[in-house]
Amino acid sequence: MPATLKDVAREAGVNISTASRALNNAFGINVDTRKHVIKVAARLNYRPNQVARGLVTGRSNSLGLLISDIRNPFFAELARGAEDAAFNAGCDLVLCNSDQNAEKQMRYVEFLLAKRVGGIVMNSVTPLDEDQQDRLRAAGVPIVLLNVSSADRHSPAWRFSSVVADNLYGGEIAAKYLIGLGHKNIVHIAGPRTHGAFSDRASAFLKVFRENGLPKPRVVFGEHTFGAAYQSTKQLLGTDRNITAIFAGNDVIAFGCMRALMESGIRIPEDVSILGFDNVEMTQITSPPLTTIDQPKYETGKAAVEILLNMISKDGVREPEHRIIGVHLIERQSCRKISGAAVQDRRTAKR
Amino acid sequence: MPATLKDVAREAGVNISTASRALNNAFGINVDTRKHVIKVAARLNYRPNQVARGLVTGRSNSLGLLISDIRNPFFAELARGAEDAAFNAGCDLVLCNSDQNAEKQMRYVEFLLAKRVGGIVMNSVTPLDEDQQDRLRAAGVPIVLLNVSSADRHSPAWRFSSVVADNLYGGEIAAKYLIGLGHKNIVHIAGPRTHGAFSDRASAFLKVFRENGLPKPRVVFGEHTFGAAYQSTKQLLGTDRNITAIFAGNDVIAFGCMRALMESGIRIPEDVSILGFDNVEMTQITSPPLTTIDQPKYETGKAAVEILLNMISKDGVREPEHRIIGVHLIERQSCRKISGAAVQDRRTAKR
DNA sequence: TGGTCTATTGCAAACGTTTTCGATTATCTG
DNA sequence: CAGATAATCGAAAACGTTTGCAATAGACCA
Repeated sequence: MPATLKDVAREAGVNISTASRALNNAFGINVDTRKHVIKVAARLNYRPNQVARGLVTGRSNSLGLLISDIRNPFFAELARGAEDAAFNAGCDLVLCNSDQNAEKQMRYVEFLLAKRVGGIVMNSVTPLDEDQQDRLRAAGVPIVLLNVSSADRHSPAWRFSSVVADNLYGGEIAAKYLIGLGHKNIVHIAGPRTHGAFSDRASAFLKVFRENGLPKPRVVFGEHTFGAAYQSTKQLLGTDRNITAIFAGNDVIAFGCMRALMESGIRIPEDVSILGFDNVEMTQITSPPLTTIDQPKYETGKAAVEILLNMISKDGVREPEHRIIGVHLIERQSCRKISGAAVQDRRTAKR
Repeated sequence: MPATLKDVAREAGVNISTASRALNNAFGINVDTRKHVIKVAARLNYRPNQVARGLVTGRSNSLGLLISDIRNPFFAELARGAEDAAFNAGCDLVLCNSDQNAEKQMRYVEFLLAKRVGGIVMNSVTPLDEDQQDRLRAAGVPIVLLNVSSADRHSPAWRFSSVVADNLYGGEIAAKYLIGLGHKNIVHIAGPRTHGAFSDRASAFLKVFRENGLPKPRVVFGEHTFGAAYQSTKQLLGTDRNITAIFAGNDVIAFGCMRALMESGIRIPEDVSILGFDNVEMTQITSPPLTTIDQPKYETGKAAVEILLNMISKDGVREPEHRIIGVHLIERQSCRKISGAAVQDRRTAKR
């Protein structure tokens, strides 16, 4: 139905190839004929068929964004950064939600490959087994990974690019902050153990305690969802009401904790302090506003497609590129300094 | 680099067309040759080039999702519903953020048309002038609109399909609920005046007051963002500290109001009640949890692409289809019943 | 045995571009 | 004015599929 290049050429009285050249402002074409062709194209409301163009050029100028769930506000912000960067480069982003389900994730990858996307930025690759990862590498399409652990990143077998927040440093900040506040009975409610970002945060967090000869905090792994965090916290409260601070693996987890705490009549931060991670927009409107560790999400998404575009322009054969995004503490009102013994007394006395 | 159909055919010792037929399990092909071709294809790790296929079939089996901002949790949930439905139908979704900017929106549309998407679900079309809307209609690609006003939907010139929440009923519920609680000094902090969903909510809201002979609440229009709502509320507080209830155009606006209220030392719901709209997930974790009007977002996105797919299969020439999604009040803890005079006194006495 | 029918396969055109290569013309140089 | 050079354009192949049509071959029937 839409006008084709052939139509334009016929209408302009030139050959199809000159029409093509005129519209792609190539060299070696008369300025008058170009103007004429352009005018005719505008009149016919012609727009080049990207599908046909993609077939001959081999470039589909579209990228894939494969994350676990766009409803997670972290990914929403990241996606926005990615989409903006893609659009600026004249590419489009196809959105895929994998739920971190290995089979679904692989089906999406196949899907994207069949569509001949120029590259993929993926949430993570850890649900995939070795065989699947090999197939991914063999696909020959540039891939940028998010949320990989620092261990994976430094492994020699690792051949993917990546962009991650400095989760190790983040975990360290968290520990030092909570320790500095005088907390002794701390628990870390983390995300999935297999998830690079969460495992990095957890290990760096624990490392600080170990290195300072402090008792190791309890760590509970689980899904990084509101509901799962809520359940974990409820359960925790049933076995131990002495905890004085919670380091949540991310803000959504922190929200789940807060909800459970509120329902149990436990005050924040008077009774227990909560520290989040990510600095999602909603952290400002909870009450109390959540103290958290900021991770530039928009920039992460942006950086990911920039690396992708870079790899594409360099035509694949390249060393993987790793970018680390800085994090920093944002103090709000969900953590309080405790005068150790005093608080401990109040709470133990209560039982 | 990837294996092509020609490779498969050569390797299997058959013609390219039989290879095609074998893999598309068409009729009229020997069962043995089919099995053989399939085996060879698997061995070569062949996956059909969707770009080439799209060129000849004219179908690109991809859809466009053009919204204002994926960071808005409302759209994030909607996008998930849309993406799930698209994926189930073997389509992919390309994500576009327009910021409700007319020029950007139009550029995205051109972009999607050039890519020969099968259809587009768009946030809204109101930023576009008549001329642009005509071009959209003329493009001949199925379009489903979100957030259209009921006025537009019933206009005979309107030729787009749509799926919207029952915003008129929602506005009505809101008014009746707040009135029933005994509130007299109510303000409605709405989204943009030109936005169908917000204008419907506002007009239905006001209509209830008018029909019951009650004084007309103040309405302030603005951006439907956290920051804008925060500013509006701050400003409002400067001129009128007697307000007793706020009906927010949506939850994000409600969050902005809450933040401004909190900062001014005003308690919710003791001093002022807040009623939201949308029932975003975060409404559960604010304190107090937000009373709001639930709008099924996931279902909205799902319904939108279902209509789209339906239109595509019916090959365009169809009456536009409109679907209205039901809404209902969810009572939480951000609204309180007031005994009119008493509260009024306390507050005026304060000044 | 010859003819018709059916099942299976091959041939080639088509989809709408880009791009290489050669052809044509115009311009310039001596 | 002849030849060379440059500028401009056209012809055609190519990208990887699908698909209408023709061709082949065997099967069946008379």
